[in-house]
Amino acid sequence: MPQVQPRRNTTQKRVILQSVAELGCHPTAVQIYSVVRQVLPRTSLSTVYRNLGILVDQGQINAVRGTGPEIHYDHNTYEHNHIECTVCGRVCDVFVNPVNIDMLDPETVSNFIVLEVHMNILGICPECAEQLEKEKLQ
Amino acid sequence: MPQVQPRRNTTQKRVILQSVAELGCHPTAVQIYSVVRQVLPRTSLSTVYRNLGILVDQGQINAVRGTGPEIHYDHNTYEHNHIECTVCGRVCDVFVNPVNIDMLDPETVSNFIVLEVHMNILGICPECAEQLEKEKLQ
DNA sequence: TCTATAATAGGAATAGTTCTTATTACGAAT
DNA sequence: ATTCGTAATAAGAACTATTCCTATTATAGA
Repeated sequence: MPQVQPRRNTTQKRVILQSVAELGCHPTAVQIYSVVRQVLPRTSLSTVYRNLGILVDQGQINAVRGTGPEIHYDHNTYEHNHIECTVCGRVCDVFVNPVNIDMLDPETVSNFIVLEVHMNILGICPECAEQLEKEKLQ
Repeated sequence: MPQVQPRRNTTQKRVILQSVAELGCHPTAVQIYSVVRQVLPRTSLSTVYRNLGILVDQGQINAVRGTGPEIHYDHNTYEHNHIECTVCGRVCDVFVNPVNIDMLDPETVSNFIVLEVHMNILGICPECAEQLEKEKLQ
C-alpha cells in the first residue's frame, strides 16, 4: 500500500512563503526568486516555482493573472479583487464585492455552474499618474 | 519627410478577421491559425499574430486573457464580460454590468485612475457538467 | 548509523509569443 | 506596362514564463 509521506516544511519553502507575504503587492515568481536569494543564495528558480505551486495547492497563497503573461502570487487568501496599473503593471487589492453569485440567473451565464466571480480593474496608479503629469509639463 | 503609408487590407488580414468572427467563442491564435490555413494554406503563424495585433490596435477585435497563458481574441468589441469553463477552458460572453466606474470611490481603488472594469466568472459549462455527471454514475 | 524517500539545484524542454530577415506583392508614379 | 518604394509575407530564430527531468543532497524514522 503506497503511503503518502507528509510534506516537509523546508527552509526554502518557509522563506518563499515569507517573501510572498513581505513583498505584499502580488509579486511574480522572478521577483520572489530574487528576494529569496538574498537569504538563501543557492536557491533555484525551479524550487521557487515548485513551492509556489505547493503553497497554492495548500491554499496558503493564491495565483492571479493580470494583463501580462506572468502569474502573480497573492498572500491574501481572503476573497477580494484586483486593480492593475496599465503603466507599471503592479497589482493591488480591492475590497469590493462585485456581484453575488446567486444574483446571476442561469440564462445570463449561458447555463454555466458558477464557481467564482473575479473582478479586475485596469487603471493608473498614483505614482505613474504623477510621473505622467510631470512629463506632460515638460 | 517620412510619409506613413496606409495599411493594406490584405487577403490574410481579411480571412483572419473573418475567422475570429466565425469561430465566435474567443479562439486562441493557434485555433485561428488552423482555420485560416484551411482557406490560405501557406499562411504562417507569425502573420496570424501580427494581424491579430493590428486588429486589436485598430479596435476591430479585443484581446482577453483567461486563467491560462494564452491570449483569446474576441470579435465582440461591445463592452461585456466573460465566463470561462474550468474544465474545457472555453470562454463565453456575459452581458452583465458589474460595477459603474463612477461608483468606485478613490480610497477603495487605492487612488488609481480607473480606466476599465472587467469581470471574469469561473464555472462549468453545460457540456462539461453533463459529462462529469455521466462519469460519476459509472 | 543506515535506509528510504522528499526536496533540491541545475539545466533541458515546452508553450506561447515576438522578433528578424529575405522575399513577395501591391500601389503610385513614371 | 514598367519601375520603384515600401507594406506585408513566410519561415524560422529568439525570447519569456513555466514545467519537467535527473542526479544529488538532506532528513525523518528504524
